[in-house]
Amino acid sequence: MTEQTRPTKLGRLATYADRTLPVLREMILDGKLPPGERLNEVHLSQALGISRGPLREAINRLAVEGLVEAVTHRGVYVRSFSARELSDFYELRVALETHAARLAARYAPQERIDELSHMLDETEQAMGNDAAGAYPASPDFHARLSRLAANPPLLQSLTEVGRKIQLARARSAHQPQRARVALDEHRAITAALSARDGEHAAALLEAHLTSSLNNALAVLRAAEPK
Amino acid sequence: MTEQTRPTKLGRLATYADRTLPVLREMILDGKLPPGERLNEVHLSQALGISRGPLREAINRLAVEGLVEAVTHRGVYVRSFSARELSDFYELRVALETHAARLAARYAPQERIDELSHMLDETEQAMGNDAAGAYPASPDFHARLSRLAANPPLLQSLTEVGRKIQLARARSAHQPQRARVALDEHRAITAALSARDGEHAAALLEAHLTSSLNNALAVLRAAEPK
DNA sequence: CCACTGACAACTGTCAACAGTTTGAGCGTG
DNA sequence: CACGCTCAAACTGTTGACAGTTGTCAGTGG
Repeated sequence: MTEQTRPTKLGRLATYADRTLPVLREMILDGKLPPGERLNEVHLSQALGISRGPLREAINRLAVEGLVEAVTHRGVYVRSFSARELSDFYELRVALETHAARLAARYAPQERIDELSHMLDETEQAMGNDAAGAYPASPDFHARLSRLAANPPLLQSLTEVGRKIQLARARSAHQPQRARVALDEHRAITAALSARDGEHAAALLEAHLTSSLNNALAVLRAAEPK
Repeated sequence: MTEQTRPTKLGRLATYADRTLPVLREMILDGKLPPGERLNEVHLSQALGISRGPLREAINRLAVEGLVEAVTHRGVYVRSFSARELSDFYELRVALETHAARLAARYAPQERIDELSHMLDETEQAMGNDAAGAYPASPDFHARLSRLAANPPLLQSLTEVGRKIQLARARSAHQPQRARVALDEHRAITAALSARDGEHAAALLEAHLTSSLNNALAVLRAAEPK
């Protein structure tokens, strides 16, 4: 029984600010608060049923995470990223994730890598029929891969840059025709890990992320020619 | 004329919270607020001459940055890192900084790399006499190197992990006898950049950071045998 | 002597009101 | 008609007070 809207009395563990942060983050990443949108403290606090204090704390944390931008005396806005910034984010992600792959190739227990393979098997089976279907499990693959590095700070940084990328890509839905290609690339990366060839895994991963970036950039430019 | 303590009236640009954040950060990194210390909101706000609201905002941002840990209804404490966490931080820094070096080798203009060399020349000249002196410009070298990647998000991540490392190393002063060795390693890295050999620069940098970590770990274990 | 209970003090989380700034509409003027 | 000025509404930054929780310590009973 997991309630989430306790009218007046505070729940036992988490504080209002703690609980509001993920709500706001999801509103932004879901597009309910699109890039450029202003976050009105009064309206939002009333909508969420809390006062401005805890709301401001949650918003502040979002600002540190880089999802919103606070301008003194003028309000906070959902960040809107340029193509250049999206590229920078991907480059940062390459730095982190390729290193995670190298670490995983060296230190991850074999059974964890096998789990990755099994997950890809299941995904392939699930999508097998409609070959041009989506690939919703792709972020999950990258998250599990990053976890194999067994380095919490590294994983944390990857999570944060991942959110910024998600926001930057906003409405550029992933093209379904890349699903099959992406799956194959994930397989190759996993195979390299299994062979304990970190450099090869890193190279494959970098190529994989680069084509993902190019895909996103193409969609972006198509949406906004200038 | 840069005033910093405006008694009552708010300065034009920055807000109290904005100005308090760097003050608190410096207090922590300077050791005035040592690891494990509790940050009492009432006392701190009185000492800083502001009310609890802005102070809480500044503290919240520090929590997101990972320098303090907030425990609900129990206060926030300056974080105290284990040797394992310090290693993780260094590994993360390796991921970021080696990639920055690779990017710099590919894209940085030659004159920027030359500036690095000149800086090393001046440092050597300044320390030349007392060969066992300190090497205070070392962080500056790493900062400039990271800036050559021309990737603001990457630089930002490096800055944040750098602060955590600084806090984790707390009282483990850098051993001066490593100054000469470190300077030589910096020279080698710069030379590799100049030769546009990104892989070599990355390898040298990783070795450099690894010995820095080992040095810090040795000092830590000497201070706290168990 | 130790474990337990209950009340008190200190502190954090939250709220509502106040103060200063920005923005934009309305109005007058060149 | 365009431009600048004035002023009020809206909103953010800040403050002080209130509410709920945690930790402590004296007092009691085993």
